[in-house]
Amino acid sequence: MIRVLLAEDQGMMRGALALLLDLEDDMEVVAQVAAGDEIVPAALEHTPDIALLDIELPGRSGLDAAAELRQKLPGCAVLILTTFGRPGHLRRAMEAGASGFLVKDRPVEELAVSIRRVRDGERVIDPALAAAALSAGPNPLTQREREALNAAVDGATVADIADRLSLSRATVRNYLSSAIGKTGTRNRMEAVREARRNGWL
Amino acid sequence: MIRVLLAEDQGMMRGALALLLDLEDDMEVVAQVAAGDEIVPAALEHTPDIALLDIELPGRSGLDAAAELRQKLPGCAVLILTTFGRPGHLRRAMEAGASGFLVKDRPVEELAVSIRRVRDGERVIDPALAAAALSAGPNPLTQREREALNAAVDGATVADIADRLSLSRATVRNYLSSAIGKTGTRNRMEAVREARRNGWL
DNA sequence: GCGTACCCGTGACATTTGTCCTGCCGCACT
DNA sequence: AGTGCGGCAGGACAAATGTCACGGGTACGC
Repeated sequence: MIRVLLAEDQGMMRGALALLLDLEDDMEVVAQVAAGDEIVPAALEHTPDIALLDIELPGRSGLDAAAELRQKLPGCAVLILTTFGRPGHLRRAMEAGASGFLVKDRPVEELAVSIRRVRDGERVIDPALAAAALSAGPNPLTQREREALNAAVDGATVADIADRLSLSRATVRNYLSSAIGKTGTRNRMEAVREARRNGWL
Repeated sequence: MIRVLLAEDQGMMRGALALLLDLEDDMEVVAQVAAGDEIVPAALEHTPDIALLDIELPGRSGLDAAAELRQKLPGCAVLILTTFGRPGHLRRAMEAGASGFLVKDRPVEELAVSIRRVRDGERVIDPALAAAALSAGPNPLTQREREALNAAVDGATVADIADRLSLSRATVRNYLSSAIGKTGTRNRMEAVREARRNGWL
């Protein structure tokens, strides 16, 4: 019996996946959480064999939780299940010790299959995505550039960002300009989009 | 037997929902589509009793398709199933003749229940969302203001937008400025966010 | 007919944004 | 000891953005 922990914020998706996995006669969903910061506590309590984690979660990123989970509960394999196939996300997932990376676009049938393959020690990664991650190269943005871009997503002005990061406005503009240069874009919004697309944020 | 058409772009979600609905002994998924422009043709071919439509779809909006569907196949009720509870979307759904409006945040169990209630002629709407839609008032943006905002989402410059809409740059700036004023925001990005939040785009 | 709302445009203006150059500091690597 | 990189900041400048005041045109309702 494969014991599964399920982390997914959208109630309908979470419920549907849980029902489906419970239908498989060699699987059992032992814990369901909707927020990133509930993952590790729930895993420690229920000691699942496999953690099925979304990335975009309230409270804490699934990638973040995955890293801690691998440390505190090495017996539990991590399978990332996410909406977008961002090269940077795949890279970070592998660095965090994940055993697999699935995108929600694929048919449901693959899910149970992938879980079993992970249980058998295999790694499950979409070949096309793996190629994209290798060709895209590592994240070129520095910590501060990421923070500046992240603070700029919702239309904040330079002054807003400077306040939030406790920096000078000149410094913020330098970071943004640098990020725009590195992403090969024309303004901060394009830079945000490009960085997001690559999973650099 | 309730015959259901399912329109949802995310493969895993679509497959999971289809499996779940097929498990109900009074329901049958007779057609599945992944794009908005496949909805009407598929419905005309399979004549379902209920169309379960996502809003954000490639090719064509689910709301758009819903309006045509109600005209060409009045016997088929429309149930909108969407990620975000935007007041403007609810309003447009009602104007298009939808019988219900569900957000994907709710537990799966509600789905089958809602479908049966719609079949019985009831209307299914989250009360909190209905209140929000009423208090938000109608869409204040004109057609052109919407187009300008939509063209500005990905960081396009005024020149880009002007080219795409075949307008003068000065005109585009006026539309954007007007939209910024109507949304009570400080720049185009905040305006886009606010308009999106309300379902005005 | 008149008012109103939308469409489209121009010109002027202040502000914001993006770029480039300069400088200082600390840290790591050689 | 020197080099490079990242963090941090300031100044100067051109370009983009947002605002405002002003036109003209069409359509619709009263």
